[in-house]
Amino acid sequence: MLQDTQQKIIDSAIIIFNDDFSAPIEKVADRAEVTRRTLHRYFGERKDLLLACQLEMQKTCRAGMLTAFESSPDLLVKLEQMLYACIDCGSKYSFLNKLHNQQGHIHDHENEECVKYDHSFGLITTVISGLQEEGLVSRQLTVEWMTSLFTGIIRSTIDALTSGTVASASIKKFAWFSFSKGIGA
Amino acid sequence: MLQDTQQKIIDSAIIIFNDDFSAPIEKVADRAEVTRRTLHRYFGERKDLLLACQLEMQKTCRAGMLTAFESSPDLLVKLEQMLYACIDCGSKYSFLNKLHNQQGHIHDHENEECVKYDHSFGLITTVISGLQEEGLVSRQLTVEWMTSLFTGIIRSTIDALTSGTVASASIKKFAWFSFSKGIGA
DNA sequence: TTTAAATGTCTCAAATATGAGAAATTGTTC
DNA sequence: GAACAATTTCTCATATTTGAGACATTTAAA
Repeated sequence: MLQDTQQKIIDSAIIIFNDDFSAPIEKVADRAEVTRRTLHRYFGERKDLLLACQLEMQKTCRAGMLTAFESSPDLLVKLEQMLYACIDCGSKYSFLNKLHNQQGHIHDHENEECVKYDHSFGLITTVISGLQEEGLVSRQLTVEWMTSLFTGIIRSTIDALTSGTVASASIKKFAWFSFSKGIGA
Repeated sequence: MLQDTQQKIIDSAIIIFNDDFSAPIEKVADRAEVTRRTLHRYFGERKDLLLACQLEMQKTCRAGMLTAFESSPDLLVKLEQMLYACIDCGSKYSFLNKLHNQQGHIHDHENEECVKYDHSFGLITTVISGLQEEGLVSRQLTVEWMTSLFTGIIRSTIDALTSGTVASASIKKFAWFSFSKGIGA
């Protein structure tokens, strides 16, 4: 088997549920090219699948983010690499974000998943704050807005990639151009 | 009645379905503060409600967009006003976009709704193309990317507004700052 | 206050989604 | 090709969602 079935199911689930949170399990099975029955052998119920998605997203995003964060002492380079890393995470980034900011999620500092999320995604805030203190990005904008913008640009990029309207070769550079200028760098 | 029940249901549906396309009708009814039974009196089945949402979004977005488009002969002012108009449309803008670009939508030039969509949203492309021809925005970026960016920034703005992380007084200005710089204006 | 329209309550039938057992089928490995 | 694991197929039972009838209750207007 080219790709592990379980992994394929998780990856499909992330894409499907990111697009449509209450979509029937069957859609996930279809995309993973397995029967609903097979899916259920790996994941007892919906909650279990969702949890597996959460772990997968957490793992991938965290790894990419940390590598990028440590890639350079230069804050601006860090940020650029983090942007690219998040684009590479694709819907894993989008969905993890959604789970922690929408869908009626109540952020809970006792919840281990929330803590892990904060730890990974807090790096973006850290870097942006640092840049602002050094006067390397606009002082008019708030850190919160720049963080929102970061997420928005990632989503634009992922959408553009999936719809195929923008060539994938140039898209990362476009994203960085727009983001860096957009925060006044 | 302060607000027409039917309208309240439609507005709720736009918010709920934008967030979770396959959410049960009951969620919409809850948000609109009516019973599921009442909702069903206005909208026979799910499809009918969705259609009503579509019409409402089309109407609101189109009106805002056209007013903005005609607000000034200056292309850059047009674009700025269009950005503000779309922010004002809120989830109506987001959801209409989603419907025509995701959820397995097949764009069909025979379909009247698609034609109306293209006509309204094509204005953005028109203005951006114009600006690029006049050298007022970057020539490195493609029009497709700048359009994606436009949508991404609107979504960031709406998210930031609903989550309340960024003050609503300054947010439109932030959005315009980031978008205009982001396209190299 | 009476009347009419809108909404809620209770109920039910049909449709769809979910989860799992049992046996048949496919695919891999030795 | 026998033996084993993974997957499919077929089948059910259960849960949830959907849509609507019948009647009570509320609300707005005359």
